Amino acid sequence: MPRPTPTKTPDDLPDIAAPKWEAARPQTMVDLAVAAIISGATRGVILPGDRIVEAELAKALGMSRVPIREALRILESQGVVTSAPYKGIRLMEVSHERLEQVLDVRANLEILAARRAIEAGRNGPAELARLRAARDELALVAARKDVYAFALADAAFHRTLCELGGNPVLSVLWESLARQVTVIGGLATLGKPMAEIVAEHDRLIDAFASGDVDMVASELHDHIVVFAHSIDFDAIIAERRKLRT
Amino acid sequence: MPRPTPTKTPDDLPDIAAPKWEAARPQTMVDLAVAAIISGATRGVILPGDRIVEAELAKALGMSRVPIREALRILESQGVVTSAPYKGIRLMEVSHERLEQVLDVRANLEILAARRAIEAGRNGPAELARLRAARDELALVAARKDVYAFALADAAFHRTLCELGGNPVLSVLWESLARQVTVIGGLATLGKPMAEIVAEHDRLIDAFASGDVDMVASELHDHIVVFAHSIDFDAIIAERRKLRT
DNA sequence: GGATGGTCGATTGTATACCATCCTGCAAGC
DNA sequence: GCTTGCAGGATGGTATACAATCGACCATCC
Repeated sequence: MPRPTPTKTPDDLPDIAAPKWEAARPQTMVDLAVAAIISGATRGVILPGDRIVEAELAKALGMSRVPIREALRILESQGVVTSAPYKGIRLMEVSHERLEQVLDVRANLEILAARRAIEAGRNGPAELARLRAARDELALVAARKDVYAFALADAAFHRTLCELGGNPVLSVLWESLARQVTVIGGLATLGKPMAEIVAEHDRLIDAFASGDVDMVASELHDHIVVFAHSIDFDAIIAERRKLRT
Repeated sequence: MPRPTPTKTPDDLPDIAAPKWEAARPQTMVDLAVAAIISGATRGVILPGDRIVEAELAKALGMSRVPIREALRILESQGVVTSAPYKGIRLMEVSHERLEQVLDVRANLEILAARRAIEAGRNGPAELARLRAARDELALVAARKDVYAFALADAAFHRTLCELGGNPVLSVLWESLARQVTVIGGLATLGKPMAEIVAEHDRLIDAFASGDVDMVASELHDHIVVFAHSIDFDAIIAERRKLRT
């Protein structure tokens, strides 16, 4: 066993508000497979509960079974797919209950992140600028009525909020939940106009800027819980099934 | 692509207080590898920052590289090991900061679980009995001064609390954090007598029984944050390094 | 001397072939 | 109708091979 390497990070707490270099991580087949599966799930190529066959996927993606298996393990430990030995792997089942569970935890993680950010004074101009930029992106795609991009932009906004919390552990967990929401919601036909959602983000930013944790919590809760109730699963599944042919 | 299977679970919300059958999941090599790595990490066979070489592990555990890699992917996505393509995989680095981040999130997850349990009225006699059983186990191993078993029993107690929340998504995330705590804390020489920690759990149970969410939150926070500060990393690492020879 | 560039072993990422085990669906038999 | 048994298919796993890459070492050159 080799000696441990210190791996000291000299730049441990730089200004979170302005990320800069970010070492380019080479794309491996595994990353590609993960992305492909997520993409397929959100676009309806595979529907919730569908079985995912390693060999098929390997052929479809032009790679061997090994990276596929690794990708599926990753997704399994993130709750995107479920598996039992010898019985195969299936895309996660979705249900209103499940969605509410995911969103309940997610909302609370975001509230915690916001609280820590405010406590640490990370709700100043620099941080607000990042949030506003995300909000503007949201408004932009809303104007274009691009539902898919809207979902991405929404995720980006909330991701930013989590990062401001300054707790990478929290961010990692959030990412896993966000992935599940993506799969569940996919290209969900939202229950209310996008403009209204943009407005909700505005209120959220205001609350965050004011440093009122309770108000942030309230806004977040409304924002997210309402989202949960605005989804009609049967319609979504039916639509995707048609899309797939 | 095959048709989706409903996979309806007829026993969807039985009494959480009394789990019974629990389909025996066959042990695969991957499960074994995961357990082995965790075990090795907590017992000091591998130290934080140590490189983990696939081939070595494969030989040591008597299996091929494939299941090893899958196990490592799982652990990576749970934050127990870190990896970069072609640069190998290392056991997570530990630091006080990291521990605090993990515990901050973990405490908040537990608080959320307790809140939901109380809201749902799942803090009655049946549920309290489960918690008290876990507490008694804790006292038992404390009397035997078995530090390792104590850590396990402590985890079991908090796991039970999470389960009472009735949100499996939350439980899964908690499990990932608990795993990290296990690796970080390992056989941590605790900063205070075990008897006192048992007493803290008693207070926690009382607060939970009373249904006072704020008090539960307060108890949990103290319990966990104090734990974080009672750890002397340098001592732990030094001790493990000696253990390894 | 220190920076630059190249070589080489070690390790990872991936492919391929193959096998044992287990699940699933279907048909025969009661 | 219900159970039993069987065949095909998928999964978990092994063994082996090879290309890509990293890291360390070494030679070179300014």
